[in-house]
Amino acid sequence: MSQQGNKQAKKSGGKKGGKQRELAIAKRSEDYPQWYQDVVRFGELAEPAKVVKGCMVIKPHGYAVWEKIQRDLDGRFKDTGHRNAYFPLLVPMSFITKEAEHVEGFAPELAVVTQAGGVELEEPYAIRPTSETIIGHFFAKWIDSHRDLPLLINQWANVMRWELRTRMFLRTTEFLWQEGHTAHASHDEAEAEVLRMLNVYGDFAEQVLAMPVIRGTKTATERFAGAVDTKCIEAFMQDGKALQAGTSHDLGQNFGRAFDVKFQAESGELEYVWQTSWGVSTRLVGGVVMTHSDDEGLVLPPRVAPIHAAIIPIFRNDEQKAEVMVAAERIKAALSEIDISPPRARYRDFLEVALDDRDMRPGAKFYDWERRGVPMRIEIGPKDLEKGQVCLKMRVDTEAVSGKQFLPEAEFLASARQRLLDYQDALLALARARMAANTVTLDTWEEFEQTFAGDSSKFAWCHWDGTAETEAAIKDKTKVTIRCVPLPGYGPAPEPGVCIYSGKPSAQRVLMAKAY
RNA sequence: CGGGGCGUGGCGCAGUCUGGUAGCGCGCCUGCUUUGGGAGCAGGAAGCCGAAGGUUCGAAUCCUUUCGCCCCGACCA
Repeated sequence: MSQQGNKQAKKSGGKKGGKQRELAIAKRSEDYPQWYQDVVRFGELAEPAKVVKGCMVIKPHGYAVWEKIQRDLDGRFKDTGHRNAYFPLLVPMSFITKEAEHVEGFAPELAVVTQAGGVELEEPYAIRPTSETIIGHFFAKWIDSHRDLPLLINQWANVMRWELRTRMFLRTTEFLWQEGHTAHASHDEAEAEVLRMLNVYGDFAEQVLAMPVIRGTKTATERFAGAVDTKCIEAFMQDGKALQAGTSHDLGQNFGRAFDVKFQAESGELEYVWQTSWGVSTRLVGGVVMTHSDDEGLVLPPRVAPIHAAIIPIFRNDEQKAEVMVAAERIKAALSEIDISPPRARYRDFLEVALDDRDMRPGAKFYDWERRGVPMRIEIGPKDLEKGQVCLKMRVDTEAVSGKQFLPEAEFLASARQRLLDYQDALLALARARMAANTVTLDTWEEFEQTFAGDSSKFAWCHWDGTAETEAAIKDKTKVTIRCVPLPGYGPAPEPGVCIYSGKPSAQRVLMAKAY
């Protein structure tokens, strides 16, 4: 939609009689890209840096979400035996060029440092777009024997890719991520690692982000530059598009050969190691936004919400205020004791509670906390004090729980933990339902063109003849790409058929959708 | 990087065509009154009009260049 269109959507889009136009978030149904930006902005997650092209500032509320993602994932990596390390931001250009496909893939988006300290560098440095090469260099030094394997390393870092088009969280020039790099003695072991970490990502996405994902294998065209195989998790966004939310690569011996990473096997033979790499990025924050949020703004699952509950005191005079604040403080203290740590987590997660004593009208505060995605709102006023109750409102209505609920204080406190956990589950269920409702099985090209007409997109299971030509032709005509060939259990069971485009034989259906 | 749109107090915009030295709403600060879904009144602060050149007595406005953001496309987490 044009800028003009955006403005008009905003002008007519004010809710509640349109009297608060400036504060309104564009509607998903009217202008999805504008809606996404509004949610990110009003949710105080991030803003464009502007002074640095294509970069964003992740604001405290957004960074807190990333910290929660990091904390949980980091624990999962430790559970799988990986150890954190840190490699240089700058990578000698000669490293990047060592692996043929890798250079080809990344050359167009490299930022390069050519001078420092006022003098031209003898060899320019690339700002890492990813670290396979420099880590390959060090693996070669660290690995001598099969006894050094497997080597399981993870790095939390920033990377830079000179993107032509950026969108906050989904694609920025600089982004934060985690990159795992492992070396193994056999291809079987490396393949198992690729799958193991893919499942770590998939479980994390569903359990923590409440974001359902399809696990699958990338086609050759979509594969990571330098990998022999790429597995991925693909998430469903509310506009029907797919978001590649995480990837896990089988690097074969490509980087082993390029960087001479050899080990002496039990047999005594010198062999190249088998490597993997896998990563997820701050893009996940964008995925969470587009999975759960609504026209009122951001929606955050409790497991990644920086604040779980906002308490809004309500009163008419100072005497009432004093009494209400006592109760509010008491409830805040009690809630703050509640431990919502996931089972077997390596961290403790206690309820974060905000007591909102700002001098604003309650209604304004309601909107404010809704825009920030806070799962639970508690109102406490004189009427509640009289009855010994609290008023509870969950950010998103579900089948089980909707609207305001009035609960005896003790009962609320006793059930608050479970309510949050149920809410987490409910968000996942809602997201699953949305994905299911927008997932179709298509058999004819006519249906296909209809499904993907204009800007529209769904998750479509279609037969594909397995050729890159067909893949390219489909993309060319409809902008639809093959997101993945599903792993067992994540798509229709393989059954032979005919390609939706070419009519040639196909072994199984693949996931097709437009993508971010 | 191509096509289109847009840069004016924090946000949303008017003013630009037809040059005369900047305005509105919201927000912000102070005070009083308010407070169960976006409060009211009064007073106040805040903008070298994205930037740099140029034309002119005079530029937000005209011309050139440049930077950035948004949308669409090609490339990609």
